[in-house]
Amino acid sequence: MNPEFLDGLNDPQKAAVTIENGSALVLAGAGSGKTRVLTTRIAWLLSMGKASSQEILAVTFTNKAAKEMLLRIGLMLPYNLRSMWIGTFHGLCNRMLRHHHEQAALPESFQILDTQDQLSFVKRLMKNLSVDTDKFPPRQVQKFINSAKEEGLRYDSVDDPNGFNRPYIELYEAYDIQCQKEGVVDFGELLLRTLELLQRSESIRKHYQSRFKHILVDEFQDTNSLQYSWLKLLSGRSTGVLAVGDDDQSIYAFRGANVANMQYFEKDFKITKIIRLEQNYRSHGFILDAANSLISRNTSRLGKNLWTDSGMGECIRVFESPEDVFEAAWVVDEVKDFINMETSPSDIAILYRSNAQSRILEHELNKRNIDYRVYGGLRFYDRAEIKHALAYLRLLENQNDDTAFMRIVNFPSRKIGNRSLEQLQDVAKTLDLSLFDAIDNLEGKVSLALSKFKEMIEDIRNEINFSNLPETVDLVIRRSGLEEYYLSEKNGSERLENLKELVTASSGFIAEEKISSSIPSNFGISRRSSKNENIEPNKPVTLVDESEFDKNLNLTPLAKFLVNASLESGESQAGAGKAAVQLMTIHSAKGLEFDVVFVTGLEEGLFPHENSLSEINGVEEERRLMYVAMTRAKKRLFLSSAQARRLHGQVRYHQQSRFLEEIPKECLKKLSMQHDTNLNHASAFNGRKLNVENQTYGLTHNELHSNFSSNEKNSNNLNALKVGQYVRHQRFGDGIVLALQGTGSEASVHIKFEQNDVRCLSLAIAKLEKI
DNA sequence: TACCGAGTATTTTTT
DNA sequence: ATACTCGGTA
Repeated sequence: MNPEFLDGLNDPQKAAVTIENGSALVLAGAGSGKTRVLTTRIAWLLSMGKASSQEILAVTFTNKAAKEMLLRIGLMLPYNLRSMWIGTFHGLCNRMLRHHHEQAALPESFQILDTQDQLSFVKRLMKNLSVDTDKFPPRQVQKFINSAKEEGLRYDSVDDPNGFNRPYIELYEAYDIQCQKEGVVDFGELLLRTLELLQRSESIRKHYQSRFKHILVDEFQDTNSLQYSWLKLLSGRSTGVLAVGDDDQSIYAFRGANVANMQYFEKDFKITKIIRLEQNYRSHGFILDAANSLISRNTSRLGKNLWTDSGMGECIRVFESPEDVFEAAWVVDEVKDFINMETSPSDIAILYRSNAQSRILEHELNKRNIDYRVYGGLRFYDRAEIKHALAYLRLLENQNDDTAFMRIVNFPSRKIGNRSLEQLQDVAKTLDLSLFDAIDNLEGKVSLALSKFKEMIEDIRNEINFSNLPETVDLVIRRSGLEEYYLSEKNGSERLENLKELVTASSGFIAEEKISSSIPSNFGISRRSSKNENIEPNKPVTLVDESEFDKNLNLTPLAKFLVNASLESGESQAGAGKAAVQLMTIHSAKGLEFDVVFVTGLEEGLFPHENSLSEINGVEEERRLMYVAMTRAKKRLFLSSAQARRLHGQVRYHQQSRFLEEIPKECLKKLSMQHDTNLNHASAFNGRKLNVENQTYGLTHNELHSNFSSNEKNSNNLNALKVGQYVRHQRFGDGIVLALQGTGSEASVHIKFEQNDVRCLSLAIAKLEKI
């Protein structure tokens, strides 16, 4: 008897859901029902009695994906799913390490360094060791450490054939020692430490291997070598691993993701037949054709071709704007049209390559009173004031946390300057103490301000003995001086609001904890936990019912809250739930779908990003990113670019992205600004009539605007020139315009000539001919 | 010794 | 635009 949720699945989907034994690799194209396959398989396993909820491990990359999975399984089955191990790689490793913290040589309440913390950690370490930060930029060191960990390498196993890495390796060693002293771990350490734990302890390994009968991996193409080894180690003889992925959507190579894992998986897990999901249920024909055609330019692919039976739909609209502000105006104008035509704002997404691009779009949306929601960017827990408050809390929880100490020792200002802190660091280093503990060993008057600080922290610690978590958070905000500080700051009110929000978040956290730990662990149909309990009667590791998992930890609510804050860096932002236009980077759009999608900033240098041009296979990864962007769209897709864009406070000029060339013309409909303005978009440009031929570039913002309203200025040949225009120079030959700058007699133009050199020529002098 | 202002470098994407 | 460093001043 197959449960009804198999109905409506196509054949390959059904095959993936009902694999009986062994492992499988599912090559799931964009929009081919990947999540549905994963969740239906879990529901199928449970309801058919093939596995109990405790025998299933499902791993994703983002908290969002994990939550989505839980939600969808919850819709199919009325069980308590909390006991199931569904989570991110980092979340699950965190869970294991807490559980086996002794064997992993970690304090029970170890805290997690995020990327920012890690960088300041590295800086502090290097200063302590007097390493020249000009020769070895902290960022490089951080990257070195992280990539080593991503490959599963400790400092003593990093390859160093020519001795070039020696200083980095030494720093890596010192870094790990210091982390251990302070009782903190970074993201990579979570995974590496868990892997080593599994490698080292046969009993723990065997325990998990026999426990997890089914492992399901989402976005398998994004796994790095460390995660792959972890999966291999976790799966025992009788474990079936279902890996679902799409090599065309591999967009995280920059952080160590290794698509080759798909090939390794085929071999290591003895996959006889790859299941291909090629029917796309998401996008209309034009969108799919365009995406297929684009991605076919990539050389290394496992190969598949998506098809749909939902009709061709509308052409993709392409809009080239002279300036970023007009691009934004055009996008928002179109958005407004859709909203007027009763498209829900939440079905509309505006995507961009990098977070910095969101600002201008937000501005325009604000101006036109359209609700929107920005994902990513500065997350709640990344805000400075929140990090400050959390640092106080972290120091209270663990006084060895030097990162937290340094962050707040003089914030708000307590007249503790660099000199005092250097002395403190010296003492701490000599006596091998944490900074906090070293305060008592300081001599002379320098120690006064520091002693007072220490006293304050200890006072707070005494006080919070009698308060619950929200009270603690509130108390810290007041007693630390943060409240006072932000009250007196000009822009402090918003920050104060955020701090209040943190108190609210903490009480929400407590409430959630209470609810989930009060649910009895009863899984109805196929509970088979008794079987597990006998696996290793003589071994110290015993299976703990997951609903009891948290109870078995001695973590204070504060410690739990802090872990939660660093692991889920504030996915839930204010304004959720409301119908709002969705703004996000393409990376964070992966896995999502929308009726209407705008991909903005399609410019060479921006997308593909200039940094990618010098990386091996960089452009291919960018192309996959474009593929991901395009395949988010169900019904309508819009692509836009701007010739001039303000970036890092400067105006930069770009040509259109090569990706636009790589889409078949038949799928596209190109719009020009003039065309649009004259039709129905005049409003976006404040009623100004724009004539594309008369535009001038390279002017300052204000000049540009004044020129738009009155186009009589600039009668020189700057008028006729445009970025990307081919020109001929008597002496230098043919070239292409890269940028224009200045006005009047000051006007100059950057041209790249055929001999490959770029020259800056004065327009008043140089005779240029358009070709 | 601390603070303030000027000058300089910096930015892809995320757990 | 923003974060961070450096040097001069209080």
